[in-house]
Amino acid sequence: MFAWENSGESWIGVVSGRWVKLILRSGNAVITAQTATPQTEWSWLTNFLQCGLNLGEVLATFPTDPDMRAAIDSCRGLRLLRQDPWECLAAFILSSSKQIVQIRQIVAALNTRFGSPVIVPAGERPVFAFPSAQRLADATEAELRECKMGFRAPYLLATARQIATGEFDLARLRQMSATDARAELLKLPGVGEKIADCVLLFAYGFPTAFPIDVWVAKAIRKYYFRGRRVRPVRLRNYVTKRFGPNAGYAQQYLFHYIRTKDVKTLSP
DNA sequence: TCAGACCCTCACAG
DNA sequence: ACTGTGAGGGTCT
Repeated sequence: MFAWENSGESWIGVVSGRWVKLILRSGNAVITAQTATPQTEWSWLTNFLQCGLNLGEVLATFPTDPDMRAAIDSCRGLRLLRQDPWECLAAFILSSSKQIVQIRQIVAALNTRFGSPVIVPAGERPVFAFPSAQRLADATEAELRECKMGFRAPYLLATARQIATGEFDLARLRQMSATDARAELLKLPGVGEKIADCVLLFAYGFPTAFPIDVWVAKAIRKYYFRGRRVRPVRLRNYVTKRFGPNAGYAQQYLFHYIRTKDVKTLSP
């Protein structure tokens, strides 16, 4: 996710319209949550964090080659969040051909300009929830471009309008198969295979969805094709066969590993 | 199947 | 410090 702010051992973000600070304690063994208002139930947060997931069972389904093993060992505890579909979709439409720092800036600009303020505890910085599809649908392309999103503005606007009018129903995707939901997402302007797979995996929790971006492609080529060049179709066929029922999880481990941990890649 | 275009920003040379 | 340059969690035509 792109809108969370980190300071020391804590992260501040918005989940289901609520300000929340997540704090690491006891040597990362425990996460505690602080909210701005008293909560009578926490399912909105435990669902977001996927607390009920047995990570060990997921990891057990991964292939056992040395590189996958190294990725698992160096990313202990890494798990997927369950994001809001609209926010996830919009953020990834904005992600195309952008560096992560820039995506964060765009999302922050959108939140500040179009988002609704969220109640925060005294002394905390003001925070805004990600703007609804309706709110963005009412904006102009020029206004969106002022949030530094460039050529992505017409895509985001057109998609926001389809969702705001009900022409496209994000909720309906929940009852569909991964294949059908993917085909639906691909109809949206600015949504190709990579972004569709991101939304399937990060928002709807389809565990086989496998986003292939430049980094994952690089990882697959390096670890499974000896660095050779591989055509996109072949890459796609390979990963769907190799990584099993939780391929999306495996993707996250490989992604995080090659971006932050794989010394052989990072150092020249 | 494949370039090129698309906006803009930031890291990194020089 | 300062400017020039290139490429970046892709998609569309």
